[in-house]
Amino acid sequence: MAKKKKEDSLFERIRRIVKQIPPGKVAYYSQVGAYCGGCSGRVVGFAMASLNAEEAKQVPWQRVINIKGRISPHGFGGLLQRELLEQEGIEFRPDGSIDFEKYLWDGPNTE
DNA sequence: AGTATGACGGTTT
DNA sequence: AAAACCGCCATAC
Repeated sequence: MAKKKKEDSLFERIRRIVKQIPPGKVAYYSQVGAYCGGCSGRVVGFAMASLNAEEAKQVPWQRVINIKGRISPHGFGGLLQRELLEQEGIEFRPDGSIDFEKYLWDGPNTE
């Protein structure tokens, strides 16, 4: 195995992590970033934003939220994402936040 | 090569 | 408590 071309930039690596999030669970950007090698949550969000329609069907980007347990204030899919999460079995609080104690993803290997 | 940005996060005002 | 600001780090132009 010679020098392998590292096409798996953080970008793809992040996708791989997100794909490992089980249904009914959520993870925040910084968390995924930590699993992808310690990149900042911003890079994770950037990777999610770069997902194509096809990849969006492969990557549960909807399960990735901010550390506040809420949908990002930037307002991308907003309502849509919340709706998808509810279909996953995740319950939202009256203030629109998710109970991390109950839905936070344990990790890529500790499911 | 440099500048701008972005689905974040934490600190400061 | 809410808003503004800076810092992080990779992609886009």
